[in-house]
Amino acid sequence: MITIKEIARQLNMSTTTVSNVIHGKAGEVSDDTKKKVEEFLKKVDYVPNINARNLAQNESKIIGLALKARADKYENLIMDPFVSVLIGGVEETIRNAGYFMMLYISSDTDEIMRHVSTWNVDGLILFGMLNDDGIRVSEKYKKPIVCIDTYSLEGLKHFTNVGLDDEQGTYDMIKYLISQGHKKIAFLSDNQSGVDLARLNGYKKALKDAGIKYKSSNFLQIHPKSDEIDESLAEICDRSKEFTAIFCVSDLYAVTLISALTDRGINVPEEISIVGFDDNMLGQLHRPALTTVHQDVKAKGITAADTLLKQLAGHKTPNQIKLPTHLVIRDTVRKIN
Amino acid sequence: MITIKEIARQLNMSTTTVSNVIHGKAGEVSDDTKKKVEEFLKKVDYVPNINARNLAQNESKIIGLALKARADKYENLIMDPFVSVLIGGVEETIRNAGYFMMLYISSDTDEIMRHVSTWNVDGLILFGMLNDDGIRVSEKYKKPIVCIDTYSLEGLKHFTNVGLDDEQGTYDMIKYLISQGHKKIAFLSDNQSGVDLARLNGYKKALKDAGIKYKSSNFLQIHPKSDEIDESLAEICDRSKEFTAIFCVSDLYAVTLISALTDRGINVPEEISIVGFDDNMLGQLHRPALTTVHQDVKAKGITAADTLLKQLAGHKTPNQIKLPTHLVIRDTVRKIN
DNA sequence: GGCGGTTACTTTTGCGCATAAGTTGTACGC
DNA sequence: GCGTACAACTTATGCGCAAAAGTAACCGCC
Repeated sequence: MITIKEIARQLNMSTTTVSNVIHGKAGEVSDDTKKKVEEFLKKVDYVPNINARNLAQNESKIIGLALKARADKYENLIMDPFVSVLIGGVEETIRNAGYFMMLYISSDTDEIMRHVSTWNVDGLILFGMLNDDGIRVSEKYKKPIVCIDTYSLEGLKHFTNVGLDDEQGTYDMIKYLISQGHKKIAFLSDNQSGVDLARLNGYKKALKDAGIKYKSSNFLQIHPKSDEIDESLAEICDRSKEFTAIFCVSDLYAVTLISALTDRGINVPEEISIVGFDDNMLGQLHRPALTTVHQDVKAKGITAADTLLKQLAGHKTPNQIKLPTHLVIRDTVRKIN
Repeated sequence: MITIKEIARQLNMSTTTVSNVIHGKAGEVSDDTKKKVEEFLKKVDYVPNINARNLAQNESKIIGLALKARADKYENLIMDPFVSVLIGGVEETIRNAGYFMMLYISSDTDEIMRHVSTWNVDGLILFGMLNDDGIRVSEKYKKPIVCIDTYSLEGLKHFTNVGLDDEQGTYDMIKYLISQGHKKIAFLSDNQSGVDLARLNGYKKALKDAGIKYKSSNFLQIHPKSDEIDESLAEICDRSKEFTAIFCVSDLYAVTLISALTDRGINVPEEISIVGFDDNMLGQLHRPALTTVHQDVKAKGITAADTLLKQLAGHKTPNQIKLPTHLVIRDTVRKIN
């Protein structure tokens, strides 16, 4: 790898002159010299040593993307197609802005922090973190942080959140189900916080607006860990006659549930309607095709990266960004009277 | 961030002494001093500045994972769940070995090379590359390269390949189909090179061993680009009566095909048997559940990373590693007479 | 009792870059 | 023709670290 020093030697000038050309410091280098250097740089395909540059500048040009892995049925979060699309969106945006991405997949925030300080990472995108994790990280790390789908009022004091209008998306879907004659609608999730809580609120609101009373027994708890999922699925299937429709917080859960129902001879949507949230491949390729709430995951990644880049450039950004959703009506909802 | 220099000043000793303790240079530091330094390091939570270290050492502790994005129906490769699992396996292995992972998603090998030389990346894992890309990269980049699923005799002169025994896996599946009474078996793929060629060879061999003649018209070409996929799917469905079974080179294609067939009122497996390759979520959650060839994608990522780490440590590794596969018999194959 | 060997350090150097500070040469005003 | 201003450079310094080279004290030994 050729260095500035070597280039300067060969061109018989000082390293500062070469450096000035590289950084386009106008008025400090004559046009003649500038041209000569630029041609030479191109000829030898000069690539700056980023370690040296970062050391001198005390920056890193690195943005960290930290994914908190969860041990569940699908081993960890990374297996959901959702995740890879998100990564793709972030990577593309960051790369186009001249930054580099480092990916950490870990449930250990201490480990992430060690990584981040080792590399002097300029900014951080957190995904899959619990609210507390985000706050913990932000206390140690004094640079911009953008979280994806990790919101709470407390968290927003510490970092920017990029998410969806989860409440509205769910509201729209429940309203649609009600318009199709459904009244006994269950809500299936694995927890009642963060994103899922927002969706639960949308669910409750839609019921309320339609004059249907919310019953806590209509919250169906799924346990995603591999040693528990079959049992929780069995319980839910056993209770399926209590409902005419089930809203699932993800397409993955929706399709998983439909499989479990199908295995028990319960037909979707004839005997029960099922809807999901995400609109990914899983539901698109399923037959009957899944009725779901669409979100643009790639846009989420891009928005998160963009927001972080803006912060790095010193611009103000809103501390809460909600991307829109829309309904995708397909074939897993039956109209009833 | 505290530096060695500052630590040395506070402890009233030289930076070399501190550095020696950090690197565990036995016999060069007295036990007393060692203890004193170690306690201080822990107290101030010292993290070395990796830019400085890399600059001094001319290494980077970075392993690059380059994914070649393909523009097709699902926008790009990254959307296949396959990819995120692979990334997960690589990341975990690398992290545990004290290395860091940088991810590039790009179809531009020049861009990747620029990135790699900027960061002085210690080793490279390539996935989704064509054989030529791998060779091109290896000509410029003089450090260890491991490719995943990119094999050919020419390529193996330049880099290590980690893949499957694709021929055997396909052979086993075709043999199974034949054992179920199938004779008119089609092979569906989007190309006839690399991995797909190996699978095609396994297909041909199994036919030959069973005394069935290979007909080139039984190679079903699918065009994955978004503006072509529906048309190619329609063609394939139209010809479906010519076959009793179709072997698809991926679960994604298998499930996509089943959806297309279902939409045309053609039932699987009653009217035609479909099998896939990969054994991912898509086929597992599908009903009827997909009969397929299982591969351990995470193991692939881990093996690729392990192999590269071994090479970085100066060990010899075989230049071709084939992971085993096994059949997963589920519900998309009908026994016929 | 001078010399080699060892222990436990310190001083110095350099990795490649950015930049502050210093040095020319020259045009211009008065 | 002298001071000033400015363009177009060069020299010197430091980022934080690793490691080569240097030093000083001490020990044993022929």
